[in-house]
Amino acid sequence: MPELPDVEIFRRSFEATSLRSRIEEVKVLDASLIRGDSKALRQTVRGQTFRRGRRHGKFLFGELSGGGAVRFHFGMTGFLRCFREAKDAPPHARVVFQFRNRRQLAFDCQRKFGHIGLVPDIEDFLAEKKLGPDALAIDLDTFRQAVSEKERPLKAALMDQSRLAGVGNVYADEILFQARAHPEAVAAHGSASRLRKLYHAMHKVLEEAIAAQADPRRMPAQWLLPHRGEAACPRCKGAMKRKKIGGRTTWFCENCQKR
DNA sequence: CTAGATGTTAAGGT
DNA sequence: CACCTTAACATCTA
Repeated sequence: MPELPDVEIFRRSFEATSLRSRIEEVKVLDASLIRGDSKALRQTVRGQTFRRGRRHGKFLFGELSGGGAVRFHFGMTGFLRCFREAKDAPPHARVVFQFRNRRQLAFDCQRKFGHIGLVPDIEDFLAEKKLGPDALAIDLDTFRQAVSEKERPLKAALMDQSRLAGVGNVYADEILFQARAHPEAVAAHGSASRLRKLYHAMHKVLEEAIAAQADPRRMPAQWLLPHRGEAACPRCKGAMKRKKIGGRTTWFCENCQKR
């Protein structure tokens, strides 16, 4: 489920396994995942090292020793896996970085909605993509502006990557649940204090999710995430409601989440 | 067999 | 033109 917390976990494991060893080869097993020229990516990256990992919203960047970076987006099913023996390669590896120290880093993507590309400059890339501030870096005032500028359901506002980068469908539901806010409430009509509550819920959810390794089984039982798809509200035990909002399946509790 | 699944984006409609 | 909604993308599972 690659939303901000998942990608942050990928970043940390990338930094723990894939820095400072010369990249000997980039195996492109499925070129359709490469944005831009696949050959240019291989040739540019070969012989360099990754200097560090950086995340913005749902994007991960592997900064290259010679400048620029490799960008990763995980779509709905993408993840990274470090391995040594071929038998340990993940089942849908699409691109594999092979390092001098014999480690290999696979980009696995079952549904192929993810992609990888070369970016000469990260800031330019973010501007070009029109990505908003990262959800963990945004300040309260900017958040208020971002979320309440337009007349639209809170759920849609939280997921708008051009105003707030990193929150996706599942975490938007969790944030709204914990802020006890209705997903169809319109932020532009709400009070400043409700927006502050939403902002703090967002921070708490994202940070605690990262602390739980983005693994729902490690998250508190009173959260929505470990119970997504279940009939009963983890808080009041009432009936959970399922509805398409902003084109995405939304789970919420009408008793706990008021407009 | 059909519907739906964490994301993004192009296309169509208002 | 701005805005919103839907379909499409590729693949697997319930």
